[in-house]
Amino acid sequence: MIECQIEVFLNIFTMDENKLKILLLKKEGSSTWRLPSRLLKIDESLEASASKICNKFKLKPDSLKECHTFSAVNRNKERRTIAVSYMIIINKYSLKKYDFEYELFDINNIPKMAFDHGSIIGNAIDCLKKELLNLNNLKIIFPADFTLPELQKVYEEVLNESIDRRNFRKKFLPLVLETGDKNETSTGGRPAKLYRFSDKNIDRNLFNVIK
Amino acid sequence: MIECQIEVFLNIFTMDENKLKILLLKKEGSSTWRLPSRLLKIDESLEASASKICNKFKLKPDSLKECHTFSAVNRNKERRTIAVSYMIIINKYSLKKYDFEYELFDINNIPKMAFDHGSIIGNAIDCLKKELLNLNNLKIIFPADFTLPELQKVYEEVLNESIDRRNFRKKFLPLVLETGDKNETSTGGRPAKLYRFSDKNIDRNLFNVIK
DNA sequence: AATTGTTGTGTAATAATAACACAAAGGAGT
DNA sequence: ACTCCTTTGTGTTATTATTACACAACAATT
Repeated sequence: MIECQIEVFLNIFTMDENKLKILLLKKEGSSTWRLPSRLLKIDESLEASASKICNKFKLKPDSLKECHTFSAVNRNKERRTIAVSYMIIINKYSLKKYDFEYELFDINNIPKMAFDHGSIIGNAIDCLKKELLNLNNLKIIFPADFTLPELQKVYEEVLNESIDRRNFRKKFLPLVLETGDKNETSTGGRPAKLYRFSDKNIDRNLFNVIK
Repeated sequence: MIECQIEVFLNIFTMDENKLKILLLKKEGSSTWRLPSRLLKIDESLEASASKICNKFKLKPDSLKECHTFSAVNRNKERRTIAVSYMIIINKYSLKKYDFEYELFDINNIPKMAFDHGSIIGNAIDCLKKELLNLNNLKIIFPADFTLPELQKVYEEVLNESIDRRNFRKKFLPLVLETGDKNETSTGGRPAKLYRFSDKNIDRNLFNVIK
């Protein structure tokens, strides 16, 4: 029986400008950034607490996933504090105007974080990468009107290697439908065709990854 | 700031008699079984606490893996109790004689469990199956002198499908070395050759599994 | 010696992956 | 209008991996 506080952290990931990004907050006057978080109340579960963070951002708490529980004795000098970290993958356009500031950071370029939030993010990014190889999570990031080069860039970032464009298309073309339109915002070259996912599901891994 | 107790559970998995099994304890006079567990102390981390459970069994706490944190408000009627569940994969012969009783149960035949231990085990079994497809964890279960049919049975249990013996051997023969001996304990037919893993590591998944 | 149960072995058809180069579409600059 | 630059779209072939499949060898039992 111990007296302690339990923090719930939420790592909100999305795709923005062809980069995987995480949503971070900055407290007025602070020089460091922090993850959205909340203290667990006595009458709520961790999942309920994480859902309430989602509510704050008007995000649907479906597809919340637990990442890790952090319990180093000295992670908070003032009182014993255990942290449970969750992640959620969202579409960028789920984010609204809020009465507080936030910013999306490239996961390869995380700013100076408060306390141990940096290592919590590091752990969550590992979770993210595993999740992104699951087609269903990609569908959240790309509900419609994506280009195949955009999709390919996610895989290249997650797998950390470049993929041949023709071979990539060979795998994904059977899973998507052309919308008939082309990308409006120029990428400085031939505009890409827009696609959306078809309902087809696949019965195998798309990429052979060592676990 | 809440007053609560934090339980640490340890799911100890091993292979015994060609079955994946979990180690369970029974309290004197109780009709139900329970997982090895411990209450978190104010001056220890969860990992340290889980390690102490390992110590109780004289098991090396390497390769402890966090499974899930359980926090339903009503999981303990008397006081708010949060549970963090860990798993460890061990070789059966790491288990010694202890001054308490334990029993290994087939993961497909879990007895009546105390409280919500049953659902904690269910979650841990899911973790186990993911871990077992990683060759390094198999090496823990099979440090040496295993037969290929034994190995195949692990995969068949995890993947929940039968595998052609010739195709299975084609994949695994390059990873193992013959010891030169044969299985002594009769399985009622031709005795199997004994193998141990070679140091070779592989740069691909051995089985294509949907994540 | 015959029976039973289990292990060990090869080949051929099919499917997946990897490697590779050039044309087409648009934007920017002249 | 032309040229240059950047990015997208496209097909074939060689290699590798996967699947499907049947029979002989070995030990224990009767």
